Amino acid sequence: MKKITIKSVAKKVGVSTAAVSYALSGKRKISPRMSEKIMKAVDELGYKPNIIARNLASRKTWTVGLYTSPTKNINSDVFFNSLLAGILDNLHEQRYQLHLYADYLNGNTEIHPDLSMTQPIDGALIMNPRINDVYLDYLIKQVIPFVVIGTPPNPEKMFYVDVDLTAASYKATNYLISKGHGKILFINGPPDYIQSIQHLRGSEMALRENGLKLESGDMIHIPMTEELAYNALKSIGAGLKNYSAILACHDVFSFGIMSYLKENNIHVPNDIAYISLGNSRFCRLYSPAITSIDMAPYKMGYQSAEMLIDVIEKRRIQPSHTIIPVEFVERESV
Amino acid sequence: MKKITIKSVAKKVGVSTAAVSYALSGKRKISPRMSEKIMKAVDELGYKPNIIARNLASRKTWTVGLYTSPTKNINSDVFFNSLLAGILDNLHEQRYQLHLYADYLNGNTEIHPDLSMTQPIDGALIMNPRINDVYLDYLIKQVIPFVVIGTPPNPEKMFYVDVDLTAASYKATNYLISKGHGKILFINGPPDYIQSIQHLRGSEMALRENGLKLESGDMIHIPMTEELAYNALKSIGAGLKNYSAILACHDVFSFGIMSYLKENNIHVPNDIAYISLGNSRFCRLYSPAITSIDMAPYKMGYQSAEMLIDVIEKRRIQPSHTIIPVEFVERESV
DNA sequence: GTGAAAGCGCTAACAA
DNA sequence: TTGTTAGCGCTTTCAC
Repeated sequence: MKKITIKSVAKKVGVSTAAVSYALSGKRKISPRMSEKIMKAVDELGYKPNIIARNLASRKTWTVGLYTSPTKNINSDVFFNSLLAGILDNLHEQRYQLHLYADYLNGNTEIHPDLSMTQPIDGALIMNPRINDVYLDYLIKQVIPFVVIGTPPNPEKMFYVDVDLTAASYKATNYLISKGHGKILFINGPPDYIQSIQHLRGSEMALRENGLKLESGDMIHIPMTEELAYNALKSIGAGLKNYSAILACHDVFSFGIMSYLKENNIHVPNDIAYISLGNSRFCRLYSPAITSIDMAPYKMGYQSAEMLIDVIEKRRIQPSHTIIPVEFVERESV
Repeated sequence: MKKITIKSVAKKVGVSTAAVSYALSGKRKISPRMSEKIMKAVDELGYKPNIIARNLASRKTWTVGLYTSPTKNINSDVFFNSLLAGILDNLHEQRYQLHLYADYLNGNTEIHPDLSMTQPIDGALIMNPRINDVYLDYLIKQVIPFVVIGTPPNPEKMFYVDVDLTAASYKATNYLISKGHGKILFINGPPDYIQSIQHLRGSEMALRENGLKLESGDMIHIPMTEELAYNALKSIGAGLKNYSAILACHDVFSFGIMSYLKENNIHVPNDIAYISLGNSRFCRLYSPAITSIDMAPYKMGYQSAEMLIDVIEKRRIQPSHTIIPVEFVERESV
């Protein structure tokens, strides 16, 4: 059984391969009569174009790469789901496809896939601002258009979309202050993360505007895991009594914090107030009174994909960015 | 600036393109002296092979496609995360890459991507047994190797990996019975899902062995969403008093159920026992006494990828499957 | 151990 | 409006 190529179709109809190609792509006017004959042959033979060959000849893959964090991390990160859903939805609308690249952990060191050996793509979406550097160099050198999800190290030079993290922590802090909380415990990410800095900035601003200030020990910087959030509270121990509210700067901390509070019978909001940046809805199983700020992961995904396709198709060079506003979620019904 | 191809390298060194190709792939013995010279030139020129051209010539893409459910569904499904992590980890070990295809919702109808127009792959992983049919036909016709994640409609003809769903509901039911629960409310998926049938079978078996039987109304079949689980309980209302335990056959139901219980101040395990198939750890924020069965999503992903690569590389024809045993999770620390 | 060259299957520039 | 054909960049057979 011979393979059915564009040639088979051309021969069967008695036209050139070009005619078939054009009939299929519509990139050139074809007489209706011929077009019809070609389509019929395509159907009868069950011809399917070879996408690789098409990619090679046209230098276009209709595929976008998503570079994400180590698999260990996406494992328990619901944020990732929504982000991915947003990306997929937009790409689908624009008739692009998605190729997924993840980093891997070898012991404690991250292994980044060798981009030059991966499937060719028309553009890339980069998820983790901190690890960017590895990919960024490559993408820039290879002149592959890309959009960073989150704020990159040198924002002025790049396309990126981010949620307004500074505003998020500003709002959250203000919210707590307005409820009468003067002493807030901040659980923040590692100090070398750009987002952590943004959170710090937002919170400090709100405090300052209210004549308060961040004392040493009020803001804890820890890696982004539940366990460490749990441990952090544990090591604060009785010192927690000094605080009337907790602000979790990242969703992943929530489960750890909640678990600690529950274990120690510390009630929200009676004993302590709690607010999280990121929609930790499951926390409401502990207390319905929990407020959070929706960090709009779906929108981030959707808009970053949109920006990327725009960059690709319009061949944009001039960096730009989108900052997505954040919103309160007072309480969410099922 | 001219593009650097294999020809550039060959010309620079003064050898044939074949020599460069072989030096890079190692598929043929090359004298060390020449190999060295070639590598040096590759380095100096910064030559990166064009993967599309390579794919075309070798008819191999080192890429696997994952066909998943509509984006709406992955949006809130943590199961998906672990599954994906497992797949990615295995593929990485085997030096394969992942291409992601999702279905889309247009109103209420699912839209499946036209596979013949998507990126070419060496094999496929299919996630949702119910929607399989659409893909299955195509994959079979195109002779693309694939592995189904979950139990397909006609298991004897396919490669698949699944967790032991029957055993899961059997064990869970038995567990409840052993705790003295004679009247159990089962929240199961739609009746036309293969998994739902397996759950039914497992539960019935356990009941029968204990001289009990499933009365009409004891097992509720609903689509896989939180909302509907919530609504289901709501419409049962006071009738819930007739049951001393709830068994959720799928993780997604948990949040809905928990929310209902909390809102109505029904306590676990004092008022009612609860067990879920799928590790709904956040439920423990409502009650630490909640037991669940780990449905091993990571393993499923990992093993399905493993099987697929095996099928691809060994060109297996004879269908086979792997059933992953399930385990209890009595309580999970943070 | 090495080179020449014929593909891989399609696109698109050029010619008619 | 249609056909011819030279690429796209690499792999691999065949000949030396």
